[in-house]
Amino acid sequence: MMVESASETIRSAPSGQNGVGSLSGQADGSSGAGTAGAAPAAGRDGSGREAAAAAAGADCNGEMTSTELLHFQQQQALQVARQFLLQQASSLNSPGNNDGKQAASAVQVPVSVAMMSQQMLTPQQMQQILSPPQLQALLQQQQALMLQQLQEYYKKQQEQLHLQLLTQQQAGKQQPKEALGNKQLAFQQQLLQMQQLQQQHLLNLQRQGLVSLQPSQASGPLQALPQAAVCPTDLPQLWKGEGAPGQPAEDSVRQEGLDLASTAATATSFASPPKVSPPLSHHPLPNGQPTVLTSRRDSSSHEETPSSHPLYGHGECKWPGCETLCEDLGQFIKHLNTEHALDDRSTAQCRVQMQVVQQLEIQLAKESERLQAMMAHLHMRPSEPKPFSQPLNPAPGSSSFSKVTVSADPFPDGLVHPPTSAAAPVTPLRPPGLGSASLHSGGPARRRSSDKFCSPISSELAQNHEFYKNADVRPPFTYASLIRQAILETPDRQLTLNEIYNWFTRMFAYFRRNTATWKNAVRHNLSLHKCFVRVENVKGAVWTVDEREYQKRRPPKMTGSPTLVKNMISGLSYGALNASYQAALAESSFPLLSSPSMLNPGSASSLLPLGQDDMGAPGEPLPSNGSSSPPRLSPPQYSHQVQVKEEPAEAEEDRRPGPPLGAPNPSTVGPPEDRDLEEDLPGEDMS
DNA sequence: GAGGCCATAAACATGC
DNA sequence: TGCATGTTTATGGCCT
Repeated sequence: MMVESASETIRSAPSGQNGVGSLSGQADGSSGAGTAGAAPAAGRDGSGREAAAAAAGADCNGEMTSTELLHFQQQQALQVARQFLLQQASSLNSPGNNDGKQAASAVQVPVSVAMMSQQMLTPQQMQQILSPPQLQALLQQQQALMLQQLQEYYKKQQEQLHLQLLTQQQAGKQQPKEALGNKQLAFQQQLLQMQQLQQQHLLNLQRQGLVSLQPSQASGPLQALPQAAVCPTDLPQLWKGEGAPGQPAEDSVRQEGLDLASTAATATSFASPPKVSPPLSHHPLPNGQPTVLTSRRDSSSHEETPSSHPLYGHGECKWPGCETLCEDLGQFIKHLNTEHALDDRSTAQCRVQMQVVQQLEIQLAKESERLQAMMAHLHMRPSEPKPFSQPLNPAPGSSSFSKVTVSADPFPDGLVHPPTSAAAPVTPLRPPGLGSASLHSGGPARRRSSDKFCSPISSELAQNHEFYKNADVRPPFTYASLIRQAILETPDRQLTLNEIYNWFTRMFAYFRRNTATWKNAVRHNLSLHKCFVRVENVKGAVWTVDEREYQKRRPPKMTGSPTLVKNMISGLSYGALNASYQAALAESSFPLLSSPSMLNPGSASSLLPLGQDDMGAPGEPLPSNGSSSPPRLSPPQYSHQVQVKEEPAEAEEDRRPGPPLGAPNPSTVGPPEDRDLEEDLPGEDMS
């Protein structure tokens, strides 16, 4: 048989080597599709046979790459597994065997013997032949041996690398440090790749049904692991023990590898709870957290930070779904070690968290891409230094926004660092000035300041419509502003309560939950504010906006004081308004602020319409947003909003402009966009 | 500290 | 009766 020759090569090569490779059973589905004699395609990039052969040869001179090694290991493992199963199959044919005996022999099968045999079975055949306990035992055996061998390989690689480093250093440091760092990075990447492949192989076993684990659970987070785990800032820590030969770095590396392996190992044992494989016993971490992310952190510092822990905050355990109260860090550590030790449950939770992180990363990538497109469309320079994220940390003086800006670090645990380059700003996840307090916050999230002075609701909605629509974040506007916006977006400036509800839920993902709360608030606002007028209409009671009252309820307080101006700027920035918008505002609004007609409360009130058709809207005479500089709309439009209570005005519809120019999403942003751009700033925000 | 604005909660009334 | 709608009151937080 063709495979035999290759198998011979494979068999003979590794056994005498450093013990690497033999039991990492590659049971990939693709390879499983082949017959017993077909060499499995080990790994992703290359023929398993060739890789194994190459690895076998390369390993002799210490030049084997991690990928090759993995291929080789997988090849070996599959051989062993097949051979073992062949033996099992033959023993099954003998009449005296029973299951218990098979299981016992499965556990007892010597790897060395198995390695010397030919592989003849596919994983499917294995599954058919063996009972679950046998498979479990086989897997555990494979994993245990694999872990040991991997550990040795890590050690060897580490020693080699250190030797190289020392050699290079002694050579007069001819190579710049960057080169060393690159080597380290490369090696780290190799290790991670190995871990990934290792996980992949284990998961492939799972995927084939050898053990019970959802493929979706298995594949997603683990594939993302290296990306998530490789934090450039963390890499040096892995190697900072360079002077002390290998110990910290090696430990770190080994821990990582073992962590991953142990994670997979325990994950594979979900179906039955056998004891974990021996290598896990010397897991140095206090809490046994299975993630690479945390384990590296822990291993680098080796002790919990005396004052904080990423899983500890506000006196409670931040482990997902735990929230156990801990008085101090010590108690928390105890709790962590007892309740969240390395076990199946913690591993599963960790996997879920991995998946969460991965989803967030995917979402971040998408949103970043969208932002780039938006910025490109708006002729903004993508490379300019994050116009949104910076304002998230307002100046200490901007007290008005200190509450809502909150932390600018969306990843307080520091475990996952999304790209923060200009190509991928983090702001799309929290655009319109939504601090973390606003995110998923059930409590009050007062956005009065931004609503009042800064952000024109319509323009911001236009800019961030998609975000609000999809992200479960509280819009930075008051209920009154939102209700008004909803009403003004309609052709006839009137909405039923239910339609207002629908607008809220349609426009904001946030309002798709806690409906009782916000609906009550909507009704409360409708009733409370005189600016909302209930009108009995043909289709029942509808609500309209009395712009005059709406403007009246905001007494002009803008005195042009530096504080207010500063707040306004902060709010605009904070409101995720882009640089161009801020610039436009600086051009348009500041002159207004300095304008006596705007700064004087009395004169400001004079701008308000008096309820007559010929009266302009409050902000109408004023240029609002310099950037958009919308075409001036005729004043009667505003007065009509008040009159609409009596007659819904067909003429209004006729005059209604088309899709707003500045609205990225004309389908959802209503026609009054342009007008609101005018009226919001001078009226709502600056009155 | 007072007053205003706002969010939230709740009680109550009314109509379908 | 249950629900939707509408009104009113109370409370607390935040800001000026």
